[in-house]
Amino acid sequence: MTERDAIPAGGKATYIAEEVRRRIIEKEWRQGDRIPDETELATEFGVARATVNKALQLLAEEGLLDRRRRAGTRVAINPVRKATFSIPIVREQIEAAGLSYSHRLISQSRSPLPAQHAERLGLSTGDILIHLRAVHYGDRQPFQLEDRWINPRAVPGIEDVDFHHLNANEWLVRNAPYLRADLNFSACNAGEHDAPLLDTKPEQALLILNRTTWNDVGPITTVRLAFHPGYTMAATT
Amino acid sequence: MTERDAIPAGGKATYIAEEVRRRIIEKEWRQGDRIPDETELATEFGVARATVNKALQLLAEEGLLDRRRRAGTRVAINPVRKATFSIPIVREQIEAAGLSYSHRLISQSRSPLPAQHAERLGLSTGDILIHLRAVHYGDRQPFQLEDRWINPRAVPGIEDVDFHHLNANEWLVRNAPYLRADLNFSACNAGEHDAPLLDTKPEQALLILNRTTWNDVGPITTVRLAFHPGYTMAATT
DNA sequence: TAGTGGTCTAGACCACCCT
DNA sequence: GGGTGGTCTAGACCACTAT
Repeated sequence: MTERDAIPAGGKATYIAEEVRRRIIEKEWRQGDRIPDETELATEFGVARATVNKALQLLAEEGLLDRRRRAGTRVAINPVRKATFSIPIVREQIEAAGLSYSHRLISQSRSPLPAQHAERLGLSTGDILIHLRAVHYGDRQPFQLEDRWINPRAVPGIEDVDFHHLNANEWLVRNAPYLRADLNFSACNAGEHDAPLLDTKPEQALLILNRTTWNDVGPITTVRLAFHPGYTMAATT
Repeated sequence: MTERDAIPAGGKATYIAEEVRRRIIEKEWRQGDRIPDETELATEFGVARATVNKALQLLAEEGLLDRRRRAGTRVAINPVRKATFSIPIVREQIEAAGLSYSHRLISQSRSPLPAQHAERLGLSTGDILIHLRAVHYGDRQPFQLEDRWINPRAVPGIEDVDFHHLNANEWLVRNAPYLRADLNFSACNAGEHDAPLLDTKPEQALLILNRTTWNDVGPITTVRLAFHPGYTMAATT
């Protein structure tokens, strides 16, 4: 860490991570190369080994480095980079876009679980769950169509909630922290049933997000979110 | 860390993170509550403060905790949870599914950049880039349609590559590490032009992934991937 | 077996920002 | 001003695995 180096914005570990990243981008260290071990880098940068360790672990999580005990650290040959996106509360997402939020509950009932969901949830077909359908609006335009099943055994108190005025997404986020979640994206045509709810044509392509959460008791909820036509979901790296 | 506790799988920090997560899930600590500070938890668990710090930073990244100097650590009121997915090499993705990979280059040319991409890339309309279109197959079934623009100024050597037998995705992953990437998902109808390439109907809904990468020179590549009908992209949390 | 990363400790100092 | 988290250090021991 020589005098002329810029002051590290996020501390020395961040600075070292940036410097190592730069050496990889600029091909000073090439795909597959072994890089100096932690002790050597600690000496080079004039820091403790733990600091180098933190920096390199960060880059390994990003997928840029492969690290193995005894074998050392190498620049990844096929860097499998990762992207993350946050799962916002619908209302906050809509309001963040400067629109006024509203929602409409289409149905709320206790219903037997269809087979298509039972396996994924690890429950039995016909178990009684709470089934909700709702549309979320931004400035009165349909934004998202929600089709949700909630397992009351995993969420005590849910039976008494009326979702006409409170949105299920928000209630669950605040009251049912989860241990594990599954999430996937797909696309499907709106169809006769959903198209009118999103104010579009039946053949319109829609982005679909399916999400299921579990806590220590069992599955909490599974939800299918269909976004309005043209919606894009952004991720960061 | 009492004797009867299970041996922490990933070390003490992991154990502490799991225990804190459990206390939140089971409502011992509720949304908005202030939790004990690092020093107290270090005493309780019989570890150094740095170990507690590591555990709590992990949970803060997950979105379960809000941490602020002086104000302490609180259970997040609206836990904004994050999901991560990895961006695989198409060939590896197809082979991992047990299918045999092949691809077909539809076109490779040096072309003026259309306006729709210019702004996103920070280049000028009409700049000469390399334009590729290709289809990737698994067991001879169309898997993914790729429409890619590559900026040769950011990737020296690209001009000489013939992508008839080498796939661009793989070449770029190995030769053009990036500093920053943008990524988003959307859905669109296949259309007259793309439908035959994916062996489907023009109105079929397709999952679209758009991705753009940059290095220190400038934009490297922007690509639009259209997946075959029914494809789902899974993320983990 | 020996070299490498993984993790932890005890202590220190600092940055931030609530009160 | 003072309490909290953020980061670093020097050292230690351990886990894994290439050779």
